Formats: sequence, C-alpha cells, structure tokens
Amino acid sequence: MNESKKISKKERILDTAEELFAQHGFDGVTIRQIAGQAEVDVALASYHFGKKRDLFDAVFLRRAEILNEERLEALLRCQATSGSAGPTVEQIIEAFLRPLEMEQESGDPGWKNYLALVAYINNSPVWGKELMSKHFDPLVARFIEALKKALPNANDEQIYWCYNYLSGALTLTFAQTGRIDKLSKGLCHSIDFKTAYDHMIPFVTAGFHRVCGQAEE
Amino acid sequence: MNESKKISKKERILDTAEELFAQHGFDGVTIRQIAGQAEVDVALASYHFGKKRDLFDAVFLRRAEILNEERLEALLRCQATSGSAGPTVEQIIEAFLRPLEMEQESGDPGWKNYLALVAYINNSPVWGKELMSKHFDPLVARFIEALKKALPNANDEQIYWCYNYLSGALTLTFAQTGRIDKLSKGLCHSIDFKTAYDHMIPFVTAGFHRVCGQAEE
DNA sequence: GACAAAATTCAACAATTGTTGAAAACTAGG
DNA sequence: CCTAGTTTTCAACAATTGTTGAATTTTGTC
Repeated sequence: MNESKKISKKERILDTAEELFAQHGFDGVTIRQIAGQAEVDVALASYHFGKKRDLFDAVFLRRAEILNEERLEALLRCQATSGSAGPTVEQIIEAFLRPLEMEQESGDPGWKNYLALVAYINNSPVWGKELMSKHFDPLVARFIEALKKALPNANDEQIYWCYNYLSGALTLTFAQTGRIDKLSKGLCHSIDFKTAYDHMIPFVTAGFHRVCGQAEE
Repeated sequence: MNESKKISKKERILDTAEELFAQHGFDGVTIRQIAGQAEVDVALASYHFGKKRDLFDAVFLRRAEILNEERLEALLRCQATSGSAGPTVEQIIEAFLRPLEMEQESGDPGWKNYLALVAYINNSPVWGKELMSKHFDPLVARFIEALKKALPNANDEQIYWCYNYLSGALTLTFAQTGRIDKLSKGLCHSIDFKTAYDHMIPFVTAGFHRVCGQAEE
C-alpha cells in the first residue's frame, strides 16, 4: 500500500461531494456529477454510503466531530488560564472562532468547502434546525454558559439573540460568495479569513457587551 | 373583473414559487410542485415566465425594487432630519433595518417568504455575488457612504467588513430556521422580527463603533 | 495459488425533469 | 354573433434522475 499519495475512492467521493454540495446545495448536485468529478463509477457512491441523503450526512458529520473537539479544547484552555471569574467575552469569542480560522487556513482545501457547506446548512430553513441543532448546539450551549458567566447583567434572551447574530456573521463569511470583494472594489477578499476573524472578534464582542448591558473593561 | 378577491394565476405562480424557492432553493423545487401548489397547469409557468431561471429572477426582482425604494426613503429621511454632520451610525442602521421589519410584519406573508429567499441567495456561492451585487449593492453603497461620514476615523476596509457582519446577521434572521428557538428552549422565536431587530440594532451599532475606532457618544 | 470478502464496474429500471407545440377556452371590442 | 388576441390546457418529448442487482475485479488470509 502506498500510503503517501493514495487517497481511497471512498474518500475521493466524500471530498468531491463536499465541494459540490457546498457550492450548489443538496438538490443542485447529482450523484453522477460527484462520481464524474471524483473519477469514480456512479454506483460506487451508493455502495459506500447508501442513499444520496446518507452521503450528504456523511460529508457533514466527518468534520463536525473534529471541529467540536477543537472548539471544546479551545474553550477549556481559555477557562483554565482565566481565574475563578472565568474568561472574558472576548476570550470566549476567540475560542469559538480561532479553531475555524486554523482549519480554513490549513493546507487542506476541504475545510474551506466544508465551512461553505455549513453556511448553506445553517441558513437553510429545511436543515438549519435539524442538522445544526443536533451536531453543533450541544457545544454551543457550553459556550453560552461561559458567556452568561462573563455577562452577569444579561438575561438569557439577550444572549441567545446575540449568538444568533454571531452565527449569521460567521456563516456568511464561510459562504465565500465574493460579494464583499465586489462591493469594496477589491479592498476586501472573501477568502482572507484571517482578516475576517480579526475584525469579527471585536465586532461581536462589542455587540455582546452593548446588548447585554455590560460596559467593556 | 372582481378585483377584491381575485388573484391572477400569474401572481399565484409568483407567490407559490416565492414560498417554495425560499424553502428549498432553486434546485430543490420543480415547476410541477409550484404549479401543483398554485393549482395551475404546468405549462402555464413557462408561458408566463419562460425558463425556470427566468421565473426565479422574476420572483427575486418583484420585491427587490419595492425594498430598495423604501430603504432609500428611510435613508433620505434620516439624513434630512439630522444636521449637516449627518445621521449617527445607529440612525443609519435603523434606516437600513426598519423597512424590512415593516414588510415582514405586514399582513402579506409573501414578504416573510421573500426575505427567506434573500437569505438563501445571499449565502449562495453561486448567486450571492451575482444577484445581490446587481440589485442591492447600488443602494448599499449609499448606506456605506453615510456610515463613512458618521465614522470619520474608520478606514474603508473596516467599514466593508462590518457591513459584511451586519449582512450575515440580518440574513440568518431572514432564514427563519428555528434553530434559535430550539437552542434557547423556547425563549426566542425566529418569527419574532420585531425583537430580532430591536436587539440587532444596538448589537451592530456597537460593533461598528468598536471596529472603526470611534467611541459611542 | 486457492478462496472468501470487499471493492468496483456494467447495464438497466422506473420515475421525474424542464420545455414545447398544438388544441381548446376564454376575453374583449366591433 | 364574429373575430382576433390572450390565456389556459393537454399530451408528449428527450434527457436526466437515484437506485439496484448481477457480474467482474481486486484485496487480504491461509
């Protein structure tokens, strides 16, 4: 077995499906397109993953678990370094966002596709609730608990709404539509995640503080 | 002609297409589904609108023009009432968001569907750039000009990134996925646009001020 | 190298897709 | 009522869809 260059056909199907689903959505992609671009027989996708929907789920789940682990680590790490008062809002937001940046800027282009897929799912009235709630919200709940501690004056409603805005700002960045490139006449670039997160962190941190009635220290 | 209750079949196709496209995206809907739900023959959609893509464009354009007019009015109005210094950031954001709230809370349920469709389009790597840039960004550019005046310390890059976050937070709200309902255990409701905008306005206002290096007065 | 299991290909299926041309029904004005 | 124009229906088309069962090849184990 040549383990250095060989990527199994099963993985190639996942990678291609990831890319195409992210670009065109579930219904905008055919199994034949996936198989064609992956240079694989049409029937092989069904053999490995079953129905089309099962393939979609497999693509979504593959990196969701990795992402959750990294985010959890980041949260625990910033909770460990901060005192008994717990981490600040900004530190929590950092822990929430930076793992994404790392993955997106890593060599693996699959992560860019994957997060674009998350953008598609999060904004979908059909799957937004189902998939995101099931696989991301258990961890999100832990981040929100930390935020509550950092914002003692806030009521829960305010925190959840603010998280919603954070989620929206984040997923639109994932989507990489290139709209901001055009609007800013080339000044900003959708693919420049580092800059996107650098601005996003103070933006949402200030938003949380303002809405949740807690002046920034 | 009974003009009170009669809605033409052509309009019924538009309304139904609006609802279904918003829920399932362009590729997730068939002409037959639209025709079926609109109680209309399949061929009638082609007769009135041509290709499927043309119908999609017609749905998108119908309310885009109305929305642009109302938003422009709101901007001009707040610019007129403010002095020569121009409106504050918060006033500009208000002018940007409130017309949406009005429409969404109006009796016409089509507006809710339409804005969910905008959410889908804005987050789509395929259409996000094309449709949004063409039909919304000319007006967005005017709002950004006003924001630049209200934030003299900001550089353009910061402003465009902040607008991107605003756009993301806004469109996720449009999408009405119901995820926040579940996450907050019934405390927040996706359909409650009034509350969504009430929280969003101070959230993004504070974000703009923080990123663009201008303390709030 | 035989052999069982896994992986892969081939061919085909019924169902559904967008679209169209011709026929039919409706509408309005003379 | 006649007629011209618009709207609506009907029927059908070629193409594409997801999926499957059987056949074939590859893989790993003794």
